[in-house]
Amino acid sequence: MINYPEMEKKWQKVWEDLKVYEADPDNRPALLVTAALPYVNMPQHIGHLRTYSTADLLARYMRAKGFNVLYPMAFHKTGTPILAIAKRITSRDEDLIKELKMYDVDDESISKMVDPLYIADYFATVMERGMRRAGYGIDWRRKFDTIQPMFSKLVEWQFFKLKEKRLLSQGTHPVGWCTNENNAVGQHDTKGDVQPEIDEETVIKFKDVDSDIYFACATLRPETIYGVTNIFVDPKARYVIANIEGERYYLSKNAASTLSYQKKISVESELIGDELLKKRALNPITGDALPVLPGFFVKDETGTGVVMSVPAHAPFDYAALERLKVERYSMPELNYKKVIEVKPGSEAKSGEEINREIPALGYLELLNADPNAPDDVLERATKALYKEESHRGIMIEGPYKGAREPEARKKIKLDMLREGKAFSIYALSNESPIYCRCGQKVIVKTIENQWFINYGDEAWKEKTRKLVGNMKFYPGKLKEDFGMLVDWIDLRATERAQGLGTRFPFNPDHIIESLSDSTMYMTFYTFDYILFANSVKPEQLKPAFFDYLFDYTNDIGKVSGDTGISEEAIKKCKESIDYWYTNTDRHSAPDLIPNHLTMYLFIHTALLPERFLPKQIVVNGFVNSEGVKMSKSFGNIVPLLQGAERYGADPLRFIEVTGADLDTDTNFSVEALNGVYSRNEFLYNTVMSLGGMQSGELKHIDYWLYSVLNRKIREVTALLDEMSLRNAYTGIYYNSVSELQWYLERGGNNALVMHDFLERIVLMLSIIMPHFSEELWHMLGKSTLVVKEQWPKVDDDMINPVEEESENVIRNTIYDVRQGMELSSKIDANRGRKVKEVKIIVAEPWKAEAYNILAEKKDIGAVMGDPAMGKIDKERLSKFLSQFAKRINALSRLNAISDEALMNGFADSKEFMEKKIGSGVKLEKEAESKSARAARALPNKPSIEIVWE
RNA sequence: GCAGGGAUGGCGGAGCUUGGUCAAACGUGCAAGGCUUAGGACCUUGUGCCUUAGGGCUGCGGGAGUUCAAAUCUCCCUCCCUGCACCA
Repeated sequence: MINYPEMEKKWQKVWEDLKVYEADPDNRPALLVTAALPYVNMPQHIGHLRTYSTADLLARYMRAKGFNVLYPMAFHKTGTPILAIAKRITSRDEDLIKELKMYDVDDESISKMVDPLYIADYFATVMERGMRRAGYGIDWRRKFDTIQPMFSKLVEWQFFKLKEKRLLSQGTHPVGWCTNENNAVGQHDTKGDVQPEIDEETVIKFKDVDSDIYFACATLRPETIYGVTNIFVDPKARYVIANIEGERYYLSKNAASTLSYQKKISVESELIGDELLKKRALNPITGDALPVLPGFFVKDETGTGVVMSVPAHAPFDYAALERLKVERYSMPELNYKKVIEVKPGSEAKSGEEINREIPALGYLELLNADPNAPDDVLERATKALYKEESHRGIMIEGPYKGAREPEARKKIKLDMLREGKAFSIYALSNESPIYCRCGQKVIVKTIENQWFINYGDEAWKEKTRKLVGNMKFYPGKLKEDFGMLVDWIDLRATERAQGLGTRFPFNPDHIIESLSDSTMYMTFYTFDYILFANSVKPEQLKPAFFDYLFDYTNDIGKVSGDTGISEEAIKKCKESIDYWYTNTDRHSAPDLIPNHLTMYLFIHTALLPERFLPKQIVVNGFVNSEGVKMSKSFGNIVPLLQGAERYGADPLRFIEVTGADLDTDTNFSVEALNGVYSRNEFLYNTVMSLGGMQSGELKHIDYWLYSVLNRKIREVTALLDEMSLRNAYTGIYYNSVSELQWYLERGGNNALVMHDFLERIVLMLSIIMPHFSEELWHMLGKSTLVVKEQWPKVDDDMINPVEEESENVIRNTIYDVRQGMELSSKIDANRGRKVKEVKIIVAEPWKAEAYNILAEKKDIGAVMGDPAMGKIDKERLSKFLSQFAKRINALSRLNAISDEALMNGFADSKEFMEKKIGSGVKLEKEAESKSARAARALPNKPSIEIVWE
């Protein structure tokens, strides 16, 4: 049995001692392969192997194809997650400690993890060990991390340049906010890890008829302004008169306090909702004077506590008014005006007759409800109605009459904002309130003077779009995806108050946001080790240095003078980046597509010269475990280091990378591993057995194996060039094992042939199972390293379709005979009898010719009249051809085997066939056969006669 | 809500871009036999239904259509997954 850990460590030591993965510029074409650098807040598990293994495979493949390949690695320490770990350790979070122990982190190390930097270093070390254990061909001399002062200099340069190019902007920005901790609140800061969802709402100003104070009505549906009949307030709630940015408003006291995080608000006086009921308010669009009424559903915590009532379109509003009518509340006659019409044929799915004049009532009827229905039923009706109207609603009022509802909503809102009839606020749109981990309710705050990277810049988008057009993507459909993302991406906040990372140059209290700082770090690999080797200090990496690297200046003397770095070192850095960065390949999992990878493209087009722009992106799917997602909540996580010891790095890499197509999730399962173990065992034993075998003259089956091999190399190389890894390895691995087994079963025993075959297979296997392949390579008597070998070449002369086809004919014939024997043994007449012999009758040669003519011309008459068929009996020819008539269009040419060759093939394999069939075999030619079934012989499909005793 | 992707044999998953050679690659599971007595085994055969000779029928989420021909093209429906910004 193969001991993977032992074997793998043995070859890792050899590779390391010989520095086989250290790459420096030479005269070969260059390729820089990078995979998204890992974030160091937890060690990797076996699922993380996929991206790095895919990159490693491509690196090895391209190296074998003659490229000088560099595959470096670094560690991502920027951001808040590491701080979060430290915080949770400080508070002795049991779940976290349990998780860490699962990764074999000892108590002493855990106790030190109150220090974020310790955490970062610890996990970076563990991760490096994991990647070394996996056997990746990484040049570790170039390792760095993203909070290293040296690296920060590159990030700073990036931001100086972005500002220079006016791609940074400042503005306000809404965030979830905890008023207790005075902090922005993201998903991981909330109870239950709820993502705060922020919606923009419109506050429409309804002027009090008798004063200059406005009722501030918050709404998501400003387009219904044409159907407003009244204002609702909660008579028992506390309201205020407040000055919001220069104008006075009625709104709930609660709302005033919440909105003070978004607007400048000063409260002038307080009142009870009841006092508002006597007032009347002016609709800013229609000018109607509207009554203010008590609404049972109005909550002073929601929105502004003041609601505009649209009874035709809002079930709550409708219900509230109907209830007031029942109570005989004193109010004027109200006109329930419909302002949106839904295209017919959609709403009442049950076919019931519902009220279409008052949609709010209609939707209540749909739910068999009335105005006294409980709130949740009204809520359901509201949602259904809102959905229907957004989908199929057409405006029938106002200047946007005829427009689709969502469009009208947008335009009416913009109009009112522009005319000062409304303003916007932000609110959380989550179903239920969100709470910070500290217990405080989360609200929305707008941050002033927030810095953004302006990915919305049209000229920038255009450049990036062009880049996407020029790049290669695997899988190919990514090109379209990125095209769309380039259009979609807009302002992106780029600084934050907390976290590890590089200080934001234009606001040193803040840190550069952690996705923004890792958009061009791949350039750093090309020259960092030169800086390390020359003891360059971070403060020497002034902008001039990077200006020189990235072609903004070519005055090396001045750069050297400015920075104090020797001209020689600078020149070396420049040569290195010029060599490596002109041909790059980037790998990641799909989660980085809409963020990191998109930003990566943008920053490159903004700052780097044409020849340094990205060339290729490869994205691979995730890894499941036994069919379900790997996650700590499922308890199915296997840490990488444990996994490599238990399963072997090679088999793990193999099933993760080749087990599924690139863009789909792959599955980790013990069954799949077992399949690899047994096949590897077979290959291993087969190589072992070669020593005891002879090499004689080549037989039919030897030519067959050579043909299969060379065709395989050709096909598989094409598949790899397309990153079709699953299909490629079905050919290289699974099929090769079956072919070897077939070869042996057919009596193949030529050591030389098998050696040739295995040697090529091992070469092709070495890019995914390098350790195992290295082992086999040496067992095959090689003294070189397989990981430094070239990709096998195709010997076209050895590809012999006829040889392969004839093998297929033999295989199919055996199958047909067996099936025929089984079926005919059920005939009463054959009960209890044995098969005496099986006649195999090979078709006359003209049949293949006729068949191929038919396949080409698709016309029986044309074959009949073809001069090549001149000597054939017309009746036999027409009988033969007519059997293909019904599928004539589906016929395609076959590799005709001469009847001589076929007869020889059958003669060669007579013994084998007799063994497989379990009875004697007699070969006949159609023309010479006396069998009644002889005429049934088809090209490449002999007729069979089973002769019973 | 917006955007994107998906629905195929017991299971995972090909094939659908370029309709036919597809009862459906490859893997895995299951069953019988061999081997052998136990090693994650290995080998053979079978694994939609029917079938007295290599054949037929039904089938690729549901429904309709285009076509000589559809898992593959068009339309509608149902269900599922992923992302949506300060979060790496």
